[in-house]
Amino acid sequence: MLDLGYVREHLDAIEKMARDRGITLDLAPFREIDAKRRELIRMVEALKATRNKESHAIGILVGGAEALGDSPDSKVQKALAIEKIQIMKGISDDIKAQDVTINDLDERLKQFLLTVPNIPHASVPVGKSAADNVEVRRWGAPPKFDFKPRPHWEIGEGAGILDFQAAVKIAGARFAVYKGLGARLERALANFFLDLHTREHGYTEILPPFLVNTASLTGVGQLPKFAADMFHIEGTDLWLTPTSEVELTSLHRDETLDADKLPEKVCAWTACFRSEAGAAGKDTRGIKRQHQFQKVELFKFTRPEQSYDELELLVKNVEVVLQRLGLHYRVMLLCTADMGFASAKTYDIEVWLPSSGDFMEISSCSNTEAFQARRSGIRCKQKAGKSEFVHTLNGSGLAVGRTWIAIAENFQQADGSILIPEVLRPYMGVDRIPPAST
RNA sequence: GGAGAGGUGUCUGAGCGGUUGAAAGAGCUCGCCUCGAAAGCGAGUGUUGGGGAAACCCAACCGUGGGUUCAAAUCCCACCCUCUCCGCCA
Repeated sequence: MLDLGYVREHLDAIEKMARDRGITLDLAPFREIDAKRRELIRMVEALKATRNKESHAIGILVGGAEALGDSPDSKVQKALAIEKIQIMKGISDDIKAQDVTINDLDERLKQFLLTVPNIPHASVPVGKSAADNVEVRRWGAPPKFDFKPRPHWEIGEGAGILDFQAAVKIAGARFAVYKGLGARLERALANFFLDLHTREHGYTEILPPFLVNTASLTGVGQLPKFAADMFHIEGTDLWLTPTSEVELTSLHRDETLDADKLPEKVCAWTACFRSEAGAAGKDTRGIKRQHQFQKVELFKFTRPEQSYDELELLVKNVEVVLQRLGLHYRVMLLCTADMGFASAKTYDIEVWLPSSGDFMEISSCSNTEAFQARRSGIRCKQKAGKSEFVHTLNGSGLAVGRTWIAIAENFQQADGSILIPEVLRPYMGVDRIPPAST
């Protein structure tokens, strides 16, 4: 959410943002509601000031009359109080009526602000689609095969480590059952990621709830706009988390942090759940796009002035994972049209996939600046200074299921086996997954 | 799920219809004192919104949301959360 005062004073910047992001945003209602609201606030607050003064005076009169007992003076004071009460009744009714109107305007203003996306940072390229994203760098090289590399679902089913039929029985489409060394590979990856980030990169491991409430989702910007993309638990205020970015942001919701202790770096392994509404027919084969997947998320609470340096460091932390695994990847700077709702600047890390001969998104690292912090009420304060909103950063480090795909495809052998990268072997206990492992 | 207790400022904790944004204590900041420190003394110490060039003024906020009243931290209703006991349970 953007700051109300900022929006009011920078309508031109908001318009530019909408153009750059390729969305339509009607600002006319905003101008009207905002002006009306301020006018009414001025009026009602004057009335309230009167009410406070007069109520106080009535209190003194009533108290005085009681102290005077049954004397004539007491009667005079009582009469005066009653007269004032009569007048105040009218004013009080006016206040109530105006408060109702103001609350309605407040609500409409808030709803509007909740649907306005973040303003892209100046360093973000303006573009019309994903085609305008800018490649920043790439690492490694595509592996060479003397046979036609197969897609991961063929490798997985061939080796007996993925079972989609069983998943359909259990839950339905867009789910997968991992078996044997396939399940162990998933677990090995998650452990490797967590160990690397906690032991070498200084992140604190968090294991949060996988179910989150409406307030948490609103804080990161998932709600109210993206309700259709999530699973909601009927009859409750709980949703299945779409990303642990939600939980990690809410770790400090409505708190003021000590600025000297920032940046605070946390990471979490969680399952993530997405309804994938609107993705019908897209990536239906394999495990690329599932209703449930695992992700190790990196997250930082930073002071405003350090957030862009921290974003670069965050991306580096993610790259190390792919380098250790020996996977060819590239770093893309997303253009204005391809960025997420809450983000001011996003790098995607894309891993090479031999079966398609193309790169696949495996991590997304964003600086949301104060956008989420403002919605979530997360501030920081220097000892003597004023409190200000922190900046929040998030990045996948990495998406476990998609890394599983990358391992299977890049390290597949002609006989259908999968070679396990050196760094994963301690976690796997084997150096390869055989062609028919079950 | 059943029964009870409770949610007040950075913290402890008072107030339970009328000079209460909120006693008292602690903490913190600044100043005085001191060679320095402690103690002591003095002042300050929340957030949000509205107005203002500013100083500053006004309004709202005592778990959340409603209600009663001229007036609510204080009374009423609903919900949320914490604690204790019972039941159930991985």
